Amino acid sequence: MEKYLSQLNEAQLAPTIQIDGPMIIIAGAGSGKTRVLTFRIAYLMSKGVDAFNILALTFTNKAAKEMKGRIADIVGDGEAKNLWMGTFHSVFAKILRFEGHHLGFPSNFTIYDTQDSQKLMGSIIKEMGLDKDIYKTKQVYSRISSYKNSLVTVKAYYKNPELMEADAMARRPRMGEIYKEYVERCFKAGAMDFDDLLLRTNELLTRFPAVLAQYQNRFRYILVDEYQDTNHSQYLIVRALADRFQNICVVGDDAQSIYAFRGANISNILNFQKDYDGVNMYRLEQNYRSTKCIVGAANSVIEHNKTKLDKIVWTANDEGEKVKVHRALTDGDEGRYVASTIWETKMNEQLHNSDFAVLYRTNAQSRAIEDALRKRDIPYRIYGGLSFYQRKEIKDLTAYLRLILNPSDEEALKRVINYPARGIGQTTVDRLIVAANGYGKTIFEVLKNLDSIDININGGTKNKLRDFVTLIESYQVMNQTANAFDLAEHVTKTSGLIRELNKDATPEGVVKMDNVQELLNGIKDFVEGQLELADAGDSLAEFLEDIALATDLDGDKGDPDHVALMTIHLAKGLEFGHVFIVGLEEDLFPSGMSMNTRSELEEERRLFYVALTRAEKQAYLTYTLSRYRWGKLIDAEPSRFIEEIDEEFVDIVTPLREQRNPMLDQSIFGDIEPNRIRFAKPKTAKILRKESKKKPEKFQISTPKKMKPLADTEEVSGSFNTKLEVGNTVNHDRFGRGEVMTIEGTGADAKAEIKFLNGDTKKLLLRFAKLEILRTKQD
DNA sequence: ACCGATAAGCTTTTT
DNA sequence: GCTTATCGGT
Repeated sequence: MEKYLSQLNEAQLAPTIQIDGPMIIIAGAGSGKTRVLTFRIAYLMSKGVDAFNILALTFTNKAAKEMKGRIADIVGDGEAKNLWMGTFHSVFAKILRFEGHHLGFPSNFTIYDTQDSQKLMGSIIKEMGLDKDIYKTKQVYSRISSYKNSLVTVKAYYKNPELMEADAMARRPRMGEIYKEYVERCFKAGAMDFDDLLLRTNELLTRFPAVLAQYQNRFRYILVDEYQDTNHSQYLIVRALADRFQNICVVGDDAQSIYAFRGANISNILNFQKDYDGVNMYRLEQNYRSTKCIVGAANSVIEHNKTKLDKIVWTANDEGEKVKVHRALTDGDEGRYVASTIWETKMNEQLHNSDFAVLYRTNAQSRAIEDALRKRDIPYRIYGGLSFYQRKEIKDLTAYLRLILNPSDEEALKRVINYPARGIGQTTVDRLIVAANGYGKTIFEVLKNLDSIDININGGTKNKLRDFVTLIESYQVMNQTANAFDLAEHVTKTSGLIRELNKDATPEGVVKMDNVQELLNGIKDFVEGQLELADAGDSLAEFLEDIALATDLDGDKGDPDHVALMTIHLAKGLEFGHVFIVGLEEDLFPSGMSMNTRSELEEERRLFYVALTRAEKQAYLTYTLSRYRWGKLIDAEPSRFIEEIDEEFVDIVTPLREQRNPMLDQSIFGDIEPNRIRFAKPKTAKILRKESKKKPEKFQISTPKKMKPLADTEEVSGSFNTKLEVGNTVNHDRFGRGEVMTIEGTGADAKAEIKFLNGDTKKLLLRFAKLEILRTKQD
């Protein structure tokens, strides 16, 4: 242990070796907080603290896994195994499996993901006969989610006139009823949504003092990472558990709080010292990650925030290169700049793809970057977005598995009762729901008792429903003896899922099939991994829980040498040699939806701070003059954040005059000097309405030659498809191969009629369609 | 009940 | 631009 402690600096050592009592570590970006946390846990164990008595809460499962691995390296596998480490959601889901019966939940409760929750709310709104344009599912969902995160139960809601009035003002006076019905339906379905995992844990710990005492006694040492991102519900859980022994260590950085939008409360960290007696506060201010320029740039940005703790992050590292700012014409151009810069830097400095990351504000921005990297043959991976487990084909299969385990699971049942199609339509399902609600039973119970229940369903349909019940029950029998993999494979084959997917021979259909296969492989790996564990429980249940709480960051498959593409939120806690932060434009970053209040804007600024501090050696910022959004070309103005960086740390590179598009120069820069940039004052970008149709034409078709020196890739978008001729064989990402039948129109309006191999004939706008010419007539 | 065509929504971030 | 929901026809 001594050997490890000697690797720490003074500031890091002090919190590492404080064993008892409450403490807070304010850790600047890149200051080695993960190292302090891991060493501290190892140190506790070396001083005789039982691993069973330690609880460490992290932000992602990946972080937990990594930390556990590093601790195992120090104290040995056997010891580290007993540590309880994971995200709030996964740790308390496990506890609720044991203790949920106190609250009336079965141990095999389902975890509803956002999709499930929203579908359920949607159907409740419909059942209540409310106007779906006023009661928008997403808004209702986020409203209810925020109630839950602030511990406002249905009861508490009805006692809170302010909340009720706010909803009434928003023309949604029946929110309370929806909330009540939603909670009841989840309860009946034996399901908890993400927020319930925390809310119900709170309920458990408050209503059952014996249970609370048991876990207080067990978790004598509690560590919480990323404390600035905890919400009220999480805060209360931690406080309840730590109350007895007060051995609580929280780590965080107020400057990196970026989850207020989902209820994270920055005052949790700001007020920690008031919550416990005799708090020791430690500060880690030396940054080991980044160059002086990057640290300086980041510091100068965060200076603009009012709400923050005093902290001076500094570094002894080299000066490094200044932060480079690049202006691009469009999002496509921005992508090409990123790709060519990566290409050149990689060559000049002998770097790997994995030394680079591209960070953006919204997932939608990934496409342009992707296209450019693909053209350059640079391997990349997109993190986040629609995760594997949220894809339709995967959810279909897991819905069967969920239903086997928990037949009350309403969302799972609705998903598979007629998929693959077995002649049970919407009308039938609606009647089943009405009957279930009327009798106070679950839908599955209604299905099992069709004869003794008064329901308007004809005999033929009743038979189909009985067949469905028999099918599910046969799976349930199998589940008692077979392992999760054998069962899942059996389900795929016998439910008709395979047959359904086989029908679809399009490229996307094949991908779906591959995905299902990948899921089966995943289950197999999981089952085999569990064989090694002595205390392995119900493998199917555990697998389903894992995937419900999995994040896309977990499990990094494929070629590890790739450029990473992700949102800034996802990048928190990670580091890369060279980081591109793209789309630094007003209305995008800061987001147009978050610049109305000071606190929202400050959160955006912290987000920018997080992005900058991911870089070790070099940060690049890019913005465009116009960008496609919602299929329209929209004028953009540089983000205010660019000018907030102290000028001694930035290098604003602007393209030469000849390479710029004169039309755009006029509209945005007027007659200002070419090397001076006019920065945006807080105001939103204007949407080009009438011009939007014309601009892309002039912009992409008629000026590619002038732009050539700037766009140093082979293809300038737009010029590509003008080579298209009747008779060409082409490939389309979505429709597959096809033959060009006719071409009509010119320039931006050029269309081609293409007969695809799957029999479809489609007319596509060449301006947008991504067609790859496979063969020309002459060949 | 199923299929295709049309329309609406979308793009703020996630456990 | 894309993806999903809805509508209308069979």
